[in-house]
Amino acid sequence: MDHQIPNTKELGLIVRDARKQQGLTQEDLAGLTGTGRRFISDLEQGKETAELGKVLAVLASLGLALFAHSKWSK
Amino acid sequence: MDHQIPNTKELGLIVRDARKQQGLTQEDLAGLTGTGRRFISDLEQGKETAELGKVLAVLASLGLALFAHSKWSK
DNA sequence: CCGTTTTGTTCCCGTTCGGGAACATTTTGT
DNA sequence: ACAAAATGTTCCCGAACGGGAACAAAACGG
Repeated sequence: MDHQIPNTKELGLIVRDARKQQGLTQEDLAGLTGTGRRFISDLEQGKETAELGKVLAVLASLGLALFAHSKWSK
Repeated sequence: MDHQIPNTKELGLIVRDARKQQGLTQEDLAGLTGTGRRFISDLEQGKETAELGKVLAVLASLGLALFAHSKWSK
C-alpha cells in the first residue's frame, strides 16, 4: 500500500500505523534504529525538525521504502 | 519517473538533478523554499542531519511528490 | 582561453536538536 | 474498575543545525 507524504504530520501517522501493525512499542522502534524514545514520539507527532538520516533509518526499520515521483517527470 | 530513496546521499542526487532540469541555481531554490544556499548545498551533498520539514519543502518546490511503500503492505 | 557564474567550504553565533531520565497522562487488558 | 504498560511531555545539557557572509575552487560560456 502506498502513502503520499505531503508533510511531517502525515509522515508521523504513517510511521505510527506501520509500527503498530508490527506490534512494536516506541521503545522497541527506538532500539531498532539506535535513537531514543523521544525521537520516535516527536516524529510520530510530526515534528518538523527531525533529522533526515534518522527518519530514513526509522522508515527502513519498518520496511517502508521511500520514493520520489516527479510530476513533470520525463 | 520514480526514484527510490534509500539514504540521504541518494536524495541529494535526486534534488540536484531535479533542480538542474528546471534550470535553477542553488540560490534560486533556497529563495523558493525560504532557506539558505548553505542548506541546499548540504542537502545535495547528502547531509544526514538536514531538517525534515525543510527537506519536504524543497521537494515540493521541485514538484517532487514523496511516497512510502510498504513491503509487507496490504 | 579567460571572465563570469555557480558551487563548496569555513566562520560566527543564536537557536534547537535529541539522548536520558523523571513524571503526568492516556491506553490497554483482564 | 484497576493495575500495568505505553505514550506525551518536561528538564538538563552537550552537540550541531543553518542563516549570512566571505573566500576558494570548479563549472560554464562566449
